[in-house]
Amino acid sequence: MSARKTERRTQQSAESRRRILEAAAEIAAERGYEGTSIALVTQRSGLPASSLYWHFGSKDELLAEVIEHSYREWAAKIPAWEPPADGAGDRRERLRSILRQAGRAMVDRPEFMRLGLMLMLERRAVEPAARARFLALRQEVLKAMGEWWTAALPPGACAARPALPSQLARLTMAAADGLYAANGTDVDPADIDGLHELLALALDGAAAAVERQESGEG
Amino acid sequence: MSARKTERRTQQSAESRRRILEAAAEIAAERGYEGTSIALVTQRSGLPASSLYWHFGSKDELLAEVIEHSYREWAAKIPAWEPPADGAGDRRERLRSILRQAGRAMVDRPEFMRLGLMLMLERRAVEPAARARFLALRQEVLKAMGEWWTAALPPGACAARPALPSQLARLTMAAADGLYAANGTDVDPADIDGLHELLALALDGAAAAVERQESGEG
DNA sequence: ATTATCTATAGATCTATAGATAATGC
DNA sequence: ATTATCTATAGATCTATAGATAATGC
Repeated sequence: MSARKTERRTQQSAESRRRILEAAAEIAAERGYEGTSIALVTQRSGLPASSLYWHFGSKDELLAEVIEHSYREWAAKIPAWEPPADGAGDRRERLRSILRQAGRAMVDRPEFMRLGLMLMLERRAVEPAARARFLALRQEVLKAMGEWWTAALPPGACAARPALPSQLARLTMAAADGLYAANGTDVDPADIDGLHELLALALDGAAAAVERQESGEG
Repeated sequence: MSARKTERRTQQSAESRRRILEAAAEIAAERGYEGTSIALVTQRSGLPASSLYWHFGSKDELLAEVIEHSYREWAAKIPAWEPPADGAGDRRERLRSILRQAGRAMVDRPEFMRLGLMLMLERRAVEPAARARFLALRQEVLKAMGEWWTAALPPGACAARPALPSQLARLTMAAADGLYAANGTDVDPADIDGLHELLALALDGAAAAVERQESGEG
């Protein structure tokens, strides 16, 4: 009984924390870092400002947690950028397949991306914690994508041009970011899948062209 | 003498306007829409808030003018997305050449892009004028890029797949946006040129792959 | 009379905290 | 004693404007 009550209170506290995070995430995606006022978060979460400060200490730390929490939720449900098992079918077909999957994950439009990209574009003299957190997470993703490209490319191409996997990873991510930003403004959401298909074709074409260059020269 | 004084006063006024625009552009690129406070603009421009309101009427209108003015300055000095003259060399070589140029223009990092992309990512219930202005300018650019792709692709490919030029334009722009955002954070500015080269290779590869598909099916 | 700037401030909103209160642990 | 919430507010900062002043036009 005491244990159950403790549990209930712990749950209650965790639930409050979650509600604040969720409200803040929504508002930040709509209005950006500075536009996310404490007053708006208290209104949408139903909890007073003092609870917010009790749980998170500051607005900056709250938004850093928004990024982290939203990223972890998203990362848990997408296919990892794991190097494909050797010999499991045609390389180019596997490449397009995983790029298509990655594209689909982007179409989920995780809300941390919206705030994260806005912060990434900023150039403040003192960097908000939320921005640093977002950039650190991107580094993780870029690293995984780079390793994936290293495994996906034929060994010759990488030996001749060691920077290639990292370049392809950065280009993949840049295009995905750009499509995310354009989704719903320049670009009809219904067209996003097709554009990711085209992106897969493009990256595959770039990899093939570099391979041809290298084998031609080597 | 009277004419000269008038001219001087007119110049003085235009100069004040320009100083406010420039200060606001700098601050907006650093801190975003909401982070651009009137107080910061008056400090950096040296002109009082009332001058700012006299010239621009509101903060929103000021930032819309920042976008417009900065875009016009940038657009004036980059190569236009004009359809290439027929028969002027190898199609793929021309394609890479113009993409390289476009990439170089992006490397100039026009500051309106920074604020514009931040605003594009926002999802406010009431859209700021600055955002609408930015999206309208992008439409112009996208249209020009689409026409350019229509001219650059062989007629057969477009006939078989009419959406292709527009898709390639959107993908080109998305990748350029993503590289702009990554420049200086994930991506060393020294590497940006190489990534634009790789992007040109990729887009060319995608166009070629679609051509092969269409001619194979048609 | 018109244009552009100045000083000063209204009134709203911002982040953050103080201190009381309630629920549970020991 | 600890954890989490409540109400209330301090003090800074925000956008915008009122009304005086200066420079020039007519």
